[in-house]
Amino acid sequence: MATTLPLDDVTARRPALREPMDAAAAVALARTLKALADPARLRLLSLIAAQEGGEACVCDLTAPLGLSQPTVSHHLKVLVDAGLLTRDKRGVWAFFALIPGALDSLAEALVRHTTPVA
Amino acid sequence: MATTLPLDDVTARRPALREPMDAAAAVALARTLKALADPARLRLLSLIAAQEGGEACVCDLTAPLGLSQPTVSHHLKVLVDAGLLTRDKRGVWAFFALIPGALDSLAEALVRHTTPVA
DNA sequence: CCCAGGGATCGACGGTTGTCAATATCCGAC
DNA sequence: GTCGGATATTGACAACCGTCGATCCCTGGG
Repeated sequence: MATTLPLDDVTARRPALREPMDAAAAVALARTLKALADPARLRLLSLIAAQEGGEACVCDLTAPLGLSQPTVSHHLKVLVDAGLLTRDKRGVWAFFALIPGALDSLAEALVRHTTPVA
Repeated sequence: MATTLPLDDVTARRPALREPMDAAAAVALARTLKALADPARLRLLSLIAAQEGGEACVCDLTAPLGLSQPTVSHHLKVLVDAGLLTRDKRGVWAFFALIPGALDSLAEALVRHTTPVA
């Protein structure tokens, strides 16, 4: 519908068998991956996932990581802002839990954009 | 025989239903994710995967990204060092191709370590 | 109202990163 | 051997990031 003649299509010059990721999608994907690309944050996600009930408060996470409380709070904020964790404040404590399917859809998008066509 | 009684086991106090990611595994996973957490590198992987034959040389990748040749070369080196791309120099040209299964196993490891137990 | 304690924010510091221009290296053609 | 073109490397610079100590905020209990 959009393209009138295949001969004028620039994509016909080089064998781009599939549309590559556009800049906006790449920026969005990279932003989420940046939130994951840190040892402390990966361990935080793993620790929370290993907890019974799937949630944990900051006081439970500081000791296993060997990091200060402000640093742990910072990492948790990054993960929440990236859409990977929820933050639920109950009383004095703040409970963090994984957002179901967030990591799965991320992994799926990553593999989908980088699967060879041939 | 370190722990004599289960009652003395510190892991029995908190409900760690599964062993969380250890520090070494977190560092290794983060190193690979850091290589992916960049828009230019994501687009490079996508561009290479979209090429017929699954490989591309630097001269094919500079223009679509709008980056200088040294910068593209640098990003490709990062991806090769991370074990995501192969570099095959044929004559004057250097052809880069995805390592099959590298991204899949990465995605699998990511999801495996962060799947809630409950 | 005041206190105690869990958590968030601020300010600062060292280290890392993405980018480019300039240059070096390598290979095929002549 | 010399030249041209495709990549790689170097050096430099600005921006960003992880970490901490200090401090502030907020909630529940007395």
